Amino acid sequence: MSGTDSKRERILAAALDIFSTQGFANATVQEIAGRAKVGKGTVYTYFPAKEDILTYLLDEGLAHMGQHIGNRIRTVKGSATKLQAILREQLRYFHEHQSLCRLLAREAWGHDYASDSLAQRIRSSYIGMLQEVIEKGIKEGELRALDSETVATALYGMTSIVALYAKDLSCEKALERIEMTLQELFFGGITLSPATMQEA
Amino acid sequence: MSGTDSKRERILAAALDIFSTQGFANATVQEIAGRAKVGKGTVYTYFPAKEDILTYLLDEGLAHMGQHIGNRIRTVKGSATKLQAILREQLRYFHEHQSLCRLLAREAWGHDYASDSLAQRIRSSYIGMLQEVIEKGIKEGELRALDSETVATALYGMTSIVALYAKDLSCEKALERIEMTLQELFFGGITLSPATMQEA
Amino acid sequence: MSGTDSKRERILAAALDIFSTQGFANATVQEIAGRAKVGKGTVYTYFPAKEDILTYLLDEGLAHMGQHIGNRIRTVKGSATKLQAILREQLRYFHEHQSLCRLLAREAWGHDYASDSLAQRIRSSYIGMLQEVIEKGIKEGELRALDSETVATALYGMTSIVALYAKDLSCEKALERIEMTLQELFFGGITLSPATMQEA
Amino acid sequence: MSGTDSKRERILAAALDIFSTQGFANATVQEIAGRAKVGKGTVYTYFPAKEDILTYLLDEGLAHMGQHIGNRIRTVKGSATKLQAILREQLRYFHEHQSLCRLLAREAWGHDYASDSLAQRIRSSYIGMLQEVIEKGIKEGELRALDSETVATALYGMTSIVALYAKDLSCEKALERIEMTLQELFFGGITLSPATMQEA
DNA sequence: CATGAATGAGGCTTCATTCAT
DNA sequence: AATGAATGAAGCCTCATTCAT
Repeated sequence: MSGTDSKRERILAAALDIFSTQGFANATVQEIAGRAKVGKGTVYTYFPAKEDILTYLLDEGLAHMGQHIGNRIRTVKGSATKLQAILREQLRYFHEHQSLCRLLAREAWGHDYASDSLAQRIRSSYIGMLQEVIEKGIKEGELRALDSETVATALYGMTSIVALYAKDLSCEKALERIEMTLQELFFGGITLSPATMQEA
Repeated sequence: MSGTDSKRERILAAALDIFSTQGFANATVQEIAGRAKVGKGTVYTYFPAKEDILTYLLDEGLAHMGQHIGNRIRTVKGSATKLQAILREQLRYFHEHQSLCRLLAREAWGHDYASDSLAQRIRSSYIGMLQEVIEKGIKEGELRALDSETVATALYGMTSIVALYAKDLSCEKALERIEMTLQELFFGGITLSPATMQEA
Repeated sequence: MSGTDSKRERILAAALDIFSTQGFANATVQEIAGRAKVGKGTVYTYFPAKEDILTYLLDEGLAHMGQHIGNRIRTVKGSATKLQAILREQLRYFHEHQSLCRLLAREAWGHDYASDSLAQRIRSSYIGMLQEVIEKGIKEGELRALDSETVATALYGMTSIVALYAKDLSCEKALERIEMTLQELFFGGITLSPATMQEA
Repeated sequence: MSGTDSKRERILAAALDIFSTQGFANATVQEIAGRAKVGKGTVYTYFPAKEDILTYLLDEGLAHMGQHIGNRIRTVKGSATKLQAILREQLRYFHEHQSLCRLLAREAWGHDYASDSLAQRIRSSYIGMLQEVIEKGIKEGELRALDSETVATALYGMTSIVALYAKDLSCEKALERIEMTLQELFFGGITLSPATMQEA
């Protein structure tokens, strides 16, 4: 689990670190190479251009996130329960991968003219999945008949922004509390429903 | 509000346009000056540096948004109703000021090393306000006792991301439908509560 | 005649010097700027790219040479006499513009893939002119009926290579002697004529 | 002439191809190795540096050309006839070795500061030979008493430039016609000598 | 005030060369 | 002997900023 620490991996890790903190445009290849402990030229042995590192990180990150969360919820039955699991896993994932989360937030909106492609891809590849779960839940009568696309986007926005802002409260306790709050909010709403309220 | 519509305003408008579409780092002062129909040197008559235009836009934008929404909800009574108004106004504001919204999303996360300041400022100046309203609502028994900071952040995240992703669905109809969905979700939750639920 | 020593002219002069001695590829923009006494960036105010300086020099040089020689021979009557004048002027021109001559010799053969364009242009714009004069001379019975294109090219090759190799013998005397030799050779041939001469 | 056709020869052939079409400076060792079907490192087993390949090619080429032409004219008697043979063989050689011809044209004029050496070497090793033949011819009364150095250089310039420009007319027919033209021109001159002249 | 020509620091990228295998 | 991964020096070009007009 540590032998694959090849140069390529080191470059990617370094780039992720730097891109996510300083932004793609402010990062220099020199710095990436330095942190990865390789020569500047070596970066170009593995990636044709600086931009390609970013593209790779975003693609890979998105795919990894999708797979990771997908795996975690595969066995969960019931749409509501599944959504619950998704919210939890997504929040955790973003929390554990702050860098990716920051990268997605920062660079999603077109770093190269006409490349809203990333936003598009997030929508299609990830939000699309959420939407399906929600629609299934609605059809099966487990969830309210709200516009699924909007709800899915809202869920994504909620968790990502909260995860980003929660970076200060990085102790585990806080995360659990935050998750509970979001679950309550997302499933039950903020209103104090006169009678009862639904469970987590 | 009188005659200062000239150069300074034009520069700011041009910069907002360009920063929000291409990102701060990819924008050139040349291009800003060009779109503002002023000479490149003139930009420096009004702003000490390129970065200061961004700073000003973010500060101003944040303040304007706060004031705008503040004005709209001042007369609204009741915490829940107030929150409802906030959600509506926020969504509309972001929708009408896509550029600012994109700018906040893009540049919030530290465009210069020490400046998580922006995220901080958003939190303190805007999310703080939301938080207060929510806490008041909880105290007054109108809202559920959830962690107010998390809820406020979630509300902010929800609306901003939805507004950003909704740029395609830019017809008014869509916006109303989206707002309704978010209201339902935020106040009532996604779960199909057996009992009741409130309308927008 | 000295006031037009603008930055642009200085850059061109510097580039011509350097390109012709070191070759285009070995020249650095830094060095050009240095010799032109301008900042490195200034070069790019006047030319979009290093390559464009070369292109401009070659185009301009070719045009200038054509005009210069054209002017000198305009009033000369008779094809043979005209050719004589051309040979003289061309040799002198190359001798006085060694740099351009070297540039033409060095960079004519495709410095950018597929751009035999320069060789083509030399052929069409300059050698073409020679060819016409020769053909006219043949038609009028002043010159022998040889293949005009080959003769024109040979004339061009003769003068340019001799001018290049003659750079050591740069005293005026030598040049006159060289010219005379070429005139004799080109018009009369190397064979000791009246009496005998051999067949091909 | 036996088994050494392998790597070293392949590298030289590849380099000649590439240098002559793209120029020395634009060629990469990578590309040379690729075309020679050897590893990049292997090139350095045979040559200390990229530049040395060029040097070798030029030296070798010059020597080979000298020998080749030398062989062909060894048995020819009479200075004029010998010169005739030289012109023919030189033209043919350049035509068949376009690559070398281009290389000589491109890189002769100082690819490295102190190396007018190549031009010098061409002059001494090759043009020198022509000069001797011419001088002998003059002494023996077969040729006109023109400046032999200039004539030799002119002959060299004539044939090389014509050969280069003739690359389009690469059919054998054309070559013969070109050769004949040059022979007529060089030996008889362009002037229509009132008395006699030879036919095509 | 307004302007844009001038500048040079700084970034991305290429590529000759080395060296461990 | 043969290889190609690794490297960093070096070059082209961009662009924020200045300043003389």
